[in-house]
Amino acid sequence: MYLLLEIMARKKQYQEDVVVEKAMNLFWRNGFEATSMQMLEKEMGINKFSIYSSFGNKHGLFLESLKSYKRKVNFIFEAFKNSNNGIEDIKEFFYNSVNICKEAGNQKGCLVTNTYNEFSEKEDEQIQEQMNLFMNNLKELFIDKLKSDANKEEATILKQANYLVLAKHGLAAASRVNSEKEIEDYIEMTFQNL
Amino acid sequence: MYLLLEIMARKKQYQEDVVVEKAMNLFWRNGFEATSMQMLEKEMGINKFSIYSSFGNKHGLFLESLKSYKRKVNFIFEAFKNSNNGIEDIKEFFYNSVNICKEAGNQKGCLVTNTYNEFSEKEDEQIQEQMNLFMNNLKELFIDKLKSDANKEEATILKQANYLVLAKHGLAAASRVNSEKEIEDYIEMTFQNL
DNA sequence: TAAATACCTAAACGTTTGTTTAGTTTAATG
DNA sequence: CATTAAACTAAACAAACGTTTAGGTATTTA
Repeated sequence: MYLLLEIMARKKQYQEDVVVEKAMNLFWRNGFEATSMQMLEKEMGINKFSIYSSFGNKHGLFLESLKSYKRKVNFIFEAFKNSNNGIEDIKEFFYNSVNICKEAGNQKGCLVTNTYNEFSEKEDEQIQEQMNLFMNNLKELFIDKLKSDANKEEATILKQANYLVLAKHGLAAASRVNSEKEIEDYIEMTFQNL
Repeated sequence: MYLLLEIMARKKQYQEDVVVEKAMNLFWRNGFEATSMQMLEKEMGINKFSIYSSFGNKHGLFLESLKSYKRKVNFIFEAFKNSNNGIEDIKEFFYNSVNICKEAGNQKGCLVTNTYNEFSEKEDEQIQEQMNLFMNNLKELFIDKLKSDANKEEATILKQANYLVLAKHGLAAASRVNSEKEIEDYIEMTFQNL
């Protein structure tokens, strides 16, 4: 009776983090609603039963996909934190973000921004929490960088940080429909205002 | 036999442009996919049969809703065209746009931008055509205004017009999740260097 | 008032949705 | 090698989707 937990009968034939990343790519391209379990089965290469036993339901799988996305883009944030060129780092961050948005020729935008838009009218606490976490974190990072200019007042810093978050938001949306040249012009002009 | 077309048996108990506006508001709030025929029936106050006989199908109703949206926001464009304060007019246009986006306390964004996002991955010629029409028209209007400054070079004008279209795009997305104060700061900063 | 026909109600259509369940296969343990 | 339990396959589930159809109602014209 008590030993049951220790008995391994058969190992999973897939790694959860591997199939989650595949699911994430599908959600990224199509959004939550427009991605069906049938599509997920095919893309992930495992059966519906396996999906449900590993992630509970579609919603749980989506939450795990968001985490997978964060892991995927984490290297940008690391590079961002480890550099010390002030505002220039933020611009670099913007360019890196756009490159991810246009990954592999697809115009998928940013999964977080897409999710923000798709869920903004719904009331989903778990998703909202993930979103707020992401956005607040981003804002804090911008504030830190802006503080490297000692001449700036606190109020100016907050205003500029907010400006940058919105610009990033808009950029992610624009990256789905605009050309590379248009995006580049947009970024350059955005930073002329700082 | 030949007179059948002239005989009016019973008049419609609804006006098409009236129920379309109601449908438009629902699409505006929820997007195309997330709005079901059941919801539309309830909101429009007419039966499914009536919807199908008037608009063909859900897609046809959505296209009519887009046109209804254009009629609704048209007064902003008229005010924009009839004023002669150059760049200041564009800023005014941005503020007016945001006010519509936040209509009645709801944070619905801009129907065109929302649609742009929802349909960007699909291949829907009719929708794409409507979108491009709207966006190109907007860009042309911006270009006209920017030309009122005779000192500006042609290349600068094009670059700035493009910048403004993307900013408008981002603003519409941001208006769904950001506060009025944040939006205002964002607009002011956007126009700082034009 | 009677005939004609467009409109409306309401039920049903076939798919597809997310989710569950029963039955089979696989592999680790005693 | 037999036992055991987890992981697999595949079929079925109810509910909701967009769409269609049949039958009753209402109103205009002659």
